[in-house]
Amino acid sequence: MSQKGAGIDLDKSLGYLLKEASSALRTAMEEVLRPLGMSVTHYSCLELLAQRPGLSNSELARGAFVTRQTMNTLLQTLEREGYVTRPAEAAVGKVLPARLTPSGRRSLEKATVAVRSVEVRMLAGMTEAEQAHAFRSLQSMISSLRERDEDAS
Amino acid sequence: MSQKGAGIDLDKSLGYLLKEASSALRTAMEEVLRPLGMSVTHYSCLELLAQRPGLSNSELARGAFVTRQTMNTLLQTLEREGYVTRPAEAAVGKVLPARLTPSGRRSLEKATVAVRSVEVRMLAGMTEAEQAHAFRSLQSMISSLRERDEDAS
DNA sequence: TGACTCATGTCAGTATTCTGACATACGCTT
DNA sequence: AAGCGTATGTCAGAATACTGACATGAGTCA
Repeated sequence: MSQKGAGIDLDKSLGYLLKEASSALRTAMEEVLRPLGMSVTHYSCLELLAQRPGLSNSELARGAFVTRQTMNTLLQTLEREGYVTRPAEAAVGKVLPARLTPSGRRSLEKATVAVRSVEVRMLAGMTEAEQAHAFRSLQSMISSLRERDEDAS
Repeated sequence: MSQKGAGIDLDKSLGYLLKEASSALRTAMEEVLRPLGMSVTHYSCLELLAQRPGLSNSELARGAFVTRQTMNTLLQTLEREGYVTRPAEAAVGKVLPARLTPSGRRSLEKATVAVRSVEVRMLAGMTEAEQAHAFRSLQSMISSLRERDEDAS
């Protein structure tokens, strides 16, 4: 197990563990969403729209951590299937605010319950204080990672 | 940038924050690896092999959180490019233990330095104790998420 | 021994996401 | 008014990862 010299010790790397946790969460979400015929990105888009009605394609993309092209493709599908509506043309600029249809809202309800159960399971065994601590740690990591990105651009 | 109206769980969801952190980490890694002509999966495979020489295709896949088919394709590329070697046939069973070539080891060195700098940046602003705490929290989440998966199978 | 289960390596096809490119629209500066 | 930089929506093609399927080898159990 222990290796000669250099390298990042994966067993002790917070970065690796972060990826592992994220992967486990995604897998668990996929499992509960599959019976509902919904993918994680699919769900993310709907949940975002439920909480922030009128979000544009680009804003949804940022919220779901995909490119705006990917989100656009997804939105077109969701629109065709009747879960989401967008005005035919922009009232101002090019921005097309998207909204859930009643059908979309209904479809989301079951998914939200399923996803919430996953999150509850994930946090089982952690106290409120531990959760709060983890929350702050993750926020710290995110802002530290982003600091330099913004300089670079 | 902050939300305008309706009550929002996303801003308080550890699951969402986990995804956000993981996404930020991946983006940061892609940025430093791109100049080296290396993708994150690419790097993960090499780093895994450096630390655990002789890992099989399937084991590498699990360690990099991709399917074994995906890892197989990657390994074939890395083999063709001379970074990795595998025996033509298995000594026992079907398992083909993979190893880094000197060229692969050399290529990995720069990448490791780059990735380490990202991890250091990510952890800047956190004390040792906080890092240890975060480590345990992530481990807890992972094991909680996996518990049920194993039952299901 | 033979049947069964499980894990592996790999080929093929599908799906998903990304990068590149373009036209447009807004805001700011000159 | 005109130019410039930035952001958006969208089309098209490329890259990447996935699911399905198959043959093979090891281990288990009767």
